Amino acid sequence: MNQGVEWAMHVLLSLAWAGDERPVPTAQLAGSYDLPQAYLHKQMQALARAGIVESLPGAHGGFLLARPPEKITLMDVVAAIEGKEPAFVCLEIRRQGMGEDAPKSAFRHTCAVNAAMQRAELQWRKSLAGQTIADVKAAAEAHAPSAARLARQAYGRD
Amino acid sequence: MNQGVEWAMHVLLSLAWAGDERPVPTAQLAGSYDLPQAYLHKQMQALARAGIVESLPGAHGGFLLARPPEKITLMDVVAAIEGKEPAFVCLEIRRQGMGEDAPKSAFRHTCAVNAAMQRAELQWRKSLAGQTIADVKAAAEAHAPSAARLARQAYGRD
DNA sequence: GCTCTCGTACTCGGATAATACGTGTCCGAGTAGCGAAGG
DNA sequence: CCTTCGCTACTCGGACACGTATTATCCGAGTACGAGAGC
Repeated sequence: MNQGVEWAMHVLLSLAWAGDERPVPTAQLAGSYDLPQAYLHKQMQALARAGIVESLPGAHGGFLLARPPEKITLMDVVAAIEGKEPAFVCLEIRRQGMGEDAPKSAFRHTCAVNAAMQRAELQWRKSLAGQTIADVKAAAEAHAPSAARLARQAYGRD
Repeated sequence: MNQGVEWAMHVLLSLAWAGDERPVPTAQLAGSYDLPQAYLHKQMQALARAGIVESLPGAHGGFLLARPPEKITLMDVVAAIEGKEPAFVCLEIRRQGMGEDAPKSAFRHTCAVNAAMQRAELQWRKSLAGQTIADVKAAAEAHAPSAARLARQAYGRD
């Protein structure tokens, strides 16, 4: 899994805490987590292309959530960073070899191996799609009530 | 996901069909699916190290299942090829930055981001652990009854 | 004093290198079967 | 004819290159604020 996924999650959490009063630039976000600013910026662009965050160019620009945290699922975030292609891709290797006398009818249905792997991956996707940034935010606040205040302080929201 | 996982699945299926009368060498397995023999051999070694297949060295040697297909879960196979480390690793980036005044008590619990991602990954693992090579074999035979016969023919089991 | 213009600083956007892991290949270690030689 | 020794062929095992994708970085495009000149 790409490192950027974790970064994106935390950044989106920070943006949720920061609110949409004014955008937060990449430099501040990177500073909050001691991340390489340039590379984080690349991930932010991916989130912007996916429509998860909105980018404001120019001075006093930055990023802010494009929609409320309740509408951003973890699946959206993973898809934005990692891409939408399934992790397991079946190259249908069963067709090759086995001699040429293998009847085509044997391959009408989906490869059973692929079906099993896709079944597992679907469970993963369902779990990710069932959790939103708002859920994670609520969980974080439940464990550490000071998190929201600290985040807002870090971005000068006082 | 590593390409080797798909190969391993199909190979294990083939080994299940071939039976444990005598081992199947890598060359035959690779020939069945038009795979690069040397690289497939590398994957077979990983399966052998994981205790999924047994390796018989020397002439007329090869590989055979170390235990019945019912006892081999897809999770075992994925773990053998990809490793047991979770796909999402939390580097605890939340600790950095945020100013030094962040109380340590805020970080006693697991990172909420990590918890959410692990929850999804657990669903994936549970699905994989709930399916065995025997299940996949049965599904393949249901769709293509000739598969078993073709496999046994390919390895000279007549 | 007010307005317009220009300049500067700041931030996003995409194009460009460095690195790590997955992919692919090779040669050495060990074993089983076969053939020949000896009894 | 039977036994034993040695040889050859075959297969696993691990160590060694290659390619691609992730990681990391830089420079250009565009915007907002502020200073200064003109009216």
